[in-house]
Amino acid sequence: MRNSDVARVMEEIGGLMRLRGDNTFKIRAYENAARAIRELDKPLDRLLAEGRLRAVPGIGAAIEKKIADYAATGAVPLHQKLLDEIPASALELLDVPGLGPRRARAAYAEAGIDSLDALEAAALDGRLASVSGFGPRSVEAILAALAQVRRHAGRHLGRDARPLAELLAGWLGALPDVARAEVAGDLRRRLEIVEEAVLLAAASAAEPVLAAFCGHPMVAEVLSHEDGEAEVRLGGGLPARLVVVSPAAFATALVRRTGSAGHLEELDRIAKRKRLRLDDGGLTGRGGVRVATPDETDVYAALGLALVPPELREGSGEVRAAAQGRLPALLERQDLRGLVHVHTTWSDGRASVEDTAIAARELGFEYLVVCDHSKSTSIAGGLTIDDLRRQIDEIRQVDARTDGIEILASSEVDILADGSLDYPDDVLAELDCVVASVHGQFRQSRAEATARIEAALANPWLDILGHPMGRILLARDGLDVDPEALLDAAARHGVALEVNGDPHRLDLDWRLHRAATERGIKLSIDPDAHAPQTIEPLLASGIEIARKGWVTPDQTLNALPAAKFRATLRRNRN
DNA sequence: GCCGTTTTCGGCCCGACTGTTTTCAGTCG
Repeated sequence: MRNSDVARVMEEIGGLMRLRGDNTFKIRAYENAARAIRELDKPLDRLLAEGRLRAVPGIGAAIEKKIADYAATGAVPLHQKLLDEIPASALELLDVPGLGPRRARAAYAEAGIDSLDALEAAALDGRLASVSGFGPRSVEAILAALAQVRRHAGRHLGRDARPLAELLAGWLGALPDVARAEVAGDLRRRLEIVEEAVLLAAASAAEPVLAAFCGHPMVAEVLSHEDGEAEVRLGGGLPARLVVVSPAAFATALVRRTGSAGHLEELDRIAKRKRLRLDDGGLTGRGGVRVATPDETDVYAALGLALVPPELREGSGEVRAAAQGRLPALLERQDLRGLVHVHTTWSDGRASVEDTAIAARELGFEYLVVCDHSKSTSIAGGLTIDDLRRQIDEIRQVDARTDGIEILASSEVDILADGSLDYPDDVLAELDCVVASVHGQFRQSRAEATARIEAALANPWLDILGHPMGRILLARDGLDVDPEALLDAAARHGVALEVNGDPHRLDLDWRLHRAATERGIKLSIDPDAHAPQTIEPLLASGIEIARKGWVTPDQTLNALPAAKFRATLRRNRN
């Protein structure tokens, strides 16, 4: 029993109940349970066996029973019953932006619309417009939203795909015939969105390994299976490709199956100059003489290059840097000294200021910058000015009685539609530091959105622009800001830009990191955590994406020690 | 369905926007 499978069942129960129009609090209970299960760091089997499931917040008697049923039979009766009433494909309707549970249910009940295809057909032939709650405008909006959903189809968050790929690579590596196995491809380059997982294995005979792979329990469907290569679809929909090569060719194949097209072109160019040939069979020199390359380092060395970290292999100057010995010394976890942008129970976080501070200290941070939401982000429990002042008092008290960590009072202040901040300047002045981000009103023209961000950056109290574009990967495009104008304004005003580590955001986009650091802009690598146990994983994904953006410790705001961090803030400059 | 030292009932994140209505429900963040 995998936690993720149980979480999916709970989520589907919630979705199907939405389509049925059940009590929303009941629905939320299932969705909360799904999230709680997903965030668990222990296997459900063990908790169940030890009778400790009920201790998990969000799991009560009813859901405990359902998990026990799943453990015993591999199914949950309520889930089966709901699927008898409503086809699973109807759950797709809930993913269409602008189509909520109510109208999705109406579309299903009144017009038999039970999939994205059926929704599109009904929108085009006029049947959807006659469903209650729909008019010409909303039909048009649904068609546009459908196009967006289709654009995201077949794309997966790196965060979701990587654990599956790593699990398979570990399993492959343990097969008796397999000498080595690694995750390659876009996942190894740490791309935020991938379309498939690529796995590479070294074995003297490919066929038995491929056959075993195709029979793995996670495989739902075999898409192709030919010479040395097989492609399958996993249970969750992610395609996975396995390439099996001889052990001697493993390192060159890993180079070739990891680099982007641009990176490989540059390697090929250098190889040609050196009269070498780089392909899946290995590295060969004049007269077809094989050059031994036990490791990737040897492949790059044969080309006169330093080993290029996988996340940099995008064909954007890294090969030249490797040739000149000028690859950047990329940011690492231990470089971070300050923990910026963590929420507490004052808004939508789950831990108190004190518990968060203790957790931050245990993780080795010198300072914590507490950022709760401001009043306009009411859904997330944004603080009124009075609340904020009370929170500042509490932070001062906790700071005074807690040794070994400094606690700075900050806020994740909402940037309103016109670019003004959600608290007046005299209130911002009471804080130690100000982070500001966009949380709403995304439908602005590029001119409006750019002016909005420029106005926010011009606020003399702003220190860090949080998730600068406001994108949600595979869900929302974010604000249509002119990136050049944003970077110029941040540089002009000396505002740092956040690299938000939430795997759904990873915002600022890594493609803009070098443009930012070249302008002298500091980046703040932030977890945007809402609970202490999520700090490390969120920071890890933030650091990964910053490394992909060539970010080094000296370009990182929160790699500074506390005193220098404070001195860098705008209010403390002269 | 979950939760609880206001504990076995009655709460459960809430305000703004938008399009469909004809005074407001649905959706979003």
